[in-house]
Amino acid sequence: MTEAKAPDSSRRSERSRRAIYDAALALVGETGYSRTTIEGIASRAGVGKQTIYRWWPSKAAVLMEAFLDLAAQAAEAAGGGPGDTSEYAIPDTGDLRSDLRLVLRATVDEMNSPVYDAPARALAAEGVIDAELGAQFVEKLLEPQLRLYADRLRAAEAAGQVRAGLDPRIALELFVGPLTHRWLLRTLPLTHAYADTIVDYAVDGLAPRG
Amino acid sequence: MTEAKAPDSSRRSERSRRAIYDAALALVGETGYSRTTIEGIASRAGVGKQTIYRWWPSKAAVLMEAFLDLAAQAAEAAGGGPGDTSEYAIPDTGDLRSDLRLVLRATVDEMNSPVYDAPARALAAEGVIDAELGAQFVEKLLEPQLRLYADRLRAAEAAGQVRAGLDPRIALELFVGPLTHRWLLRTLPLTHAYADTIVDYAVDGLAPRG
Amino acid sequence: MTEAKAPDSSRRSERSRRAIYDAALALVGETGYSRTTIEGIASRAGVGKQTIYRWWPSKAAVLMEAFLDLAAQAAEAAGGGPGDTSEYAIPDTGDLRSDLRLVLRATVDEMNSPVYDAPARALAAEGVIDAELGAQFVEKLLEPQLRLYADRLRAAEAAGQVRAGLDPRIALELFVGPLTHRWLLRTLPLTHAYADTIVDYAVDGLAPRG
Amino acid sequence: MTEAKAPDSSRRSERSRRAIYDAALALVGETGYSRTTIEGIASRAGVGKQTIYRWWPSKAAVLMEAFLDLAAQAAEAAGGGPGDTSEYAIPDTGDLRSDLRLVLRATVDEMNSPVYDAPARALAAEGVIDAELGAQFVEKLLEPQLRLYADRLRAAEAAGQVRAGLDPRIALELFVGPLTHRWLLRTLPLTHAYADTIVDYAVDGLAPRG
DNA sequence: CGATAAACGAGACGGTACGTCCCGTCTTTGC
DNA sequence: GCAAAGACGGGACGTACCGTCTCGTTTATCG
Repeated sequence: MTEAKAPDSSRRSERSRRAIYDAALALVGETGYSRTTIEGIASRAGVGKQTIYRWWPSKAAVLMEAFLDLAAQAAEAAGGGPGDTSEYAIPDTGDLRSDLRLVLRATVDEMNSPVYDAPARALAAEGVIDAELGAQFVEKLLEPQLRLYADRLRAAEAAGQVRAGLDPRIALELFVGPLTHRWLLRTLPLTHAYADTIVDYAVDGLAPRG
Repeated sequence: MTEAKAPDSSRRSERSRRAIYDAALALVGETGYSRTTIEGIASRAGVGKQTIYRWWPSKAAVLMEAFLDLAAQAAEAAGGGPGDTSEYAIPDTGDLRSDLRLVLRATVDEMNSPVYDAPARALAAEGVIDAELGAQFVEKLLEPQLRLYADRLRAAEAAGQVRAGLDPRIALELFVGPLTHRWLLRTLPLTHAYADTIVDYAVDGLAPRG
Repeated sequence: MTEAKAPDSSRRSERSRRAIYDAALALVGETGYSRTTIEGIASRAGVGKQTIYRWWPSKAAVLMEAFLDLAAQAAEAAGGGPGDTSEYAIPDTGDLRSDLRLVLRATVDEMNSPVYDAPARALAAEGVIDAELGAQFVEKLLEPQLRLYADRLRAAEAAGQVRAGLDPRIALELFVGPLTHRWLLRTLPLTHAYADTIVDYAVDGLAPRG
Repeated sequence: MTEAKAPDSSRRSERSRRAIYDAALALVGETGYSRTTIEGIASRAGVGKQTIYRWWPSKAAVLMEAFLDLAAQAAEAAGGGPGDTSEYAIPDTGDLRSDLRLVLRATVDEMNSPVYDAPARALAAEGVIDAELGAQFVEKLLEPQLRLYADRLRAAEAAGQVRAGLDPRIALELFVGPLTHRWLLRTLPLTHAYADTIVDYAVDGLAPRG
């Protein structure tokens, strides 16, 4: 038994989708997540409410897709083109410490950028409470990035830059955990210097045993 | 310059306050934060809505106080009595690694306990979006704990268990960052084994340089 | 210059309108006007509150329309059909006294009928305080009736049954004034005998001068 | 078994009573009856709410007493002194028509005076809906006046100015009914000319037959 | 003349209803 | 023939007052 009312996605209006993404991101940025309403998005996008309810199950889902689209667009603009993901791998110059510094500094910059901060924060918060949405957030946004860390750490292990037998899924959290902590909880400022220090402490912790 | 309409807190009904705390925590635990309403709390507590609005500015503020009260009660029950905070200091047996394991395992247990998880998660999420509430969350709930880590790390530095010149406010994030990350984002299970591994990696990273 | 947010009345739900009329009249009859609430009407009508606020500015306005509808329905049932107002003219048998007795007795019966009394009284009272509503009450409910009196009195003047030069807009108040006085203020019982006496005194007062 | 909590009226604060009267009349005049609240009266009078609830059962009762007090004060100022009611009798110059013109013109003036209009209208309206209050309104405010009309009409009957056997309780309504009608329902302006015409028509109606 | 009890101001309390904002569904209409 | 427009039943918001109930503080007899 299939879905009773599965909409025909081939007939979907691209123009409406774009307008909805733009409106959602703008409203979240301007007025905050909780004051952003589906009616508000529809109105700003010049779209009927039903057009939103037809394609997304919730406000959070709209924002999730809008943010993924934003990220994809940014990546396309930065990288070689659509679908090319090789560019995002963490560089491997042989110097683990400086490679990670580069990546963590970039992450800090992103977290400090208002364009990314507002929607990402809203999604993260919503995911903290709504486990299903949280799973999507992790899978679609976080996991791809974490995999890059794991890959780089495995390469480092092979090159003897970190101790053998190390669990890369845990090790990477020494880097992303502290940054995420400061970002979400705003305990202290998120700076390049902070990122560098985290890298220093963590890489030492993962170093081969003498 | 005082508030124009500050209610007289000496006339405040203790019975109502307790009932509101209980109702708020119960509802958040049972139905989740977003489905918890001020009307629902008032109704369950057998209290007029105005009694809530008179003393708290928002649903989040109610839950914050309720949770602080819960934590205070738990502390009082566990410790030697009210106001006695010495009990919460991280032990200093001379073995930093095992001292931290103990604390991080306890933290993992707390994060896995439904009684703490639901309200704490709700507050953390709300604080992620609302900076003012986030500041309160950090100041009243997180900061006291972080200070304990900083103290223990300073003692460790003095004892030569970690490298000299280390910044304790950053170093402690090697421990709490990863745990918080897994707790809030639910990337992978939060276990004692995980806590132990984090301690291992991080303590190595902070070890005196050879 | 049109209203900024005028709802589209062509999309209006006839079913809801009817249900609201019925609920409003029933509640006013059962519990009285001041204990009748918009929430109560909405609930009894199985309707959202907003559906009431969308189409009426106040409780009194709802009741006014409900009562007008009731009167229109009653008229339609009694008379030859919708829009036929000729039936309501005061009869002209040549005997002014008996013609007016007939009408005033019918008015007394109406004022004593619970179905009409409760809402009419509520509207009259509200109109006494709220001038705008009062104007509507007069224009839509009272004025049509007063015109019939004025017409009959003009015919009587032409037939020499009352003195020439008499002001019909004042003369009619000799009849409706006393009845309304007793109805609204409940000074003494409203009976057919009372109506007859009023007609006697008043017709004598308007009689041609000897 | 006596009343459980009858307050001791000998200890009653005269100052509070006066302040409450003033506040009630002022608020009804300024903002209208329905927007006048007991809290508002208490606040404006510098009085606790309980002081009002202790002595009056309802907002309408407060206003009733306040208005009676106002009328008593006005009477005292106008007449020879407190308790002297003889002054209010309708004059008997032997000319019924001109005696009544005098009184009805004075009544018209009162109805057109804002100071009397607002509270009297509010009380009348409330009395239209609340039968108990209406009875008080009639008994304390209206009835004394109506008795004066009845007395004058009886004197007129004795003097052969009106037909014998006339019912004064009905006859007086030919005068007060029309005036009250125009006052409460605002159908047409209330003027001296109107009062004169009513007197003319009505006195003719009551004239001796023959 | 000082004790004492009631009335007083103040206002917190459990409630009800207000009028508004959105929710998610359903219906109509205009392009 | 789709999608914008938006009316609908519903739920919660935050506010205003209701009438009741303490709180200290006058106040004003009586013991």
